[in-house]
Amino acid sequence: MAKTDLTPLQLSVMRSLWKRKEASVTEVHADLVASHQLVPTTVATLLRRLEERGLVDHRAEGRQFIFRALVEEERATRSMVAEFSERLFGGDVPRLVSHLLKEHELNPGDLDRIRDIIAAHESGEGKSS
Amino acid sequence: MAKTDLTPLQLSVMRSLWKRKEASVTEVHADLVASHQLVPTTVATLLRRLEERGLVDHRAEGRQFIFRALVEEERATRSMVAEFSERLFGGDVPRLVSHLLKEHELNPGDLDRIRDIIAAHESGEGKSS
DNA sequence: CCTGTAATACTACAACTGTAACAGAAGCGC
DNA sequence: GCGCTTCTGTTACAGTTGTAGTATTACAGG
Repeated sequence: MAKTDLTPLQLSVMRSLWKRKEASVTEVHADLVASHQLVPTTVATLLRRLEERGLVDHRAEGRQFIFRALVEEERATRSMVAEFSERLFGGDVPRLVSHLLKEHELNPGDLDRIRDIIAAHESGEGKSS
Repeated sequence: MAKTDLTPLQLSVMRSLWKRKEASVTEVHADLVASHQLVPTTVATLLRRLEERGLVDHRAEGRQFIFRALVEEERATRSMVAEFSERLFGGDVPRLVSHLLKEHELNPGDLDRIRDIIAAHESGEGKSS
């Protein structure tokens, strides 16, 4: 399992690949140009480096390379969140949640939403013991 | 306000400063040696670079430099969490919370804890409308 | 005073990242 | 068939980070 530690730019590239199932350099470039000002060769380099790291894969189709993500978005997100919560909160997820609730703006609707999620979580899980 | 974007190692250094209110290179080194295998000059370099970035400050005391964090831990944590939630969830904190609840192991006690926090949060705030 | 020791300052270097120029190959239009 | 355009492959370079060696300074003890 390759290290899923993505910089913002790398994440943007991956997002492009996740959105389209497969994409050529040109397509990824098209997606990135909106947010970042990059020439296509730069995007090609980024993709190649991600491939070196085993996060991406490509096949040739005519003269083009069609890239594809090798990690699912879910998995990558999970891994990054885990890494982050480990780094900042020693893996103490409730403490992170608590921090989020206390320190970051949430409107009442958000709280309701979260409470619902908790309820769903409780009923569906953790009744083994 | 200096960019509070800390790598794990940098964070360790800052943690040392936060724990002790002030610290010499030697003291920070003592704290880091447990987790990271570093010689004192390395620690000095790290501190100097953090100072360049405006996150740290020092004064001379005899021949020693006494370092001090210029950002509070709270603030730094907040800022890093915000940055992270922005990057991964477009700043949608409830979505991040939801992700945490769904994807990361929480035992029932944790859920209770979180529910209490929500309750406390609701009663103390957001009753304007 | 002189020297050792301890502390900082300066310099270095490899890895990774953002960013891109240049070179070569391969279709497309004529 | 030949050149233009479009892709990719290769190479480069500056900035940041992890990591540390070397030079220098300054106090402590004799």
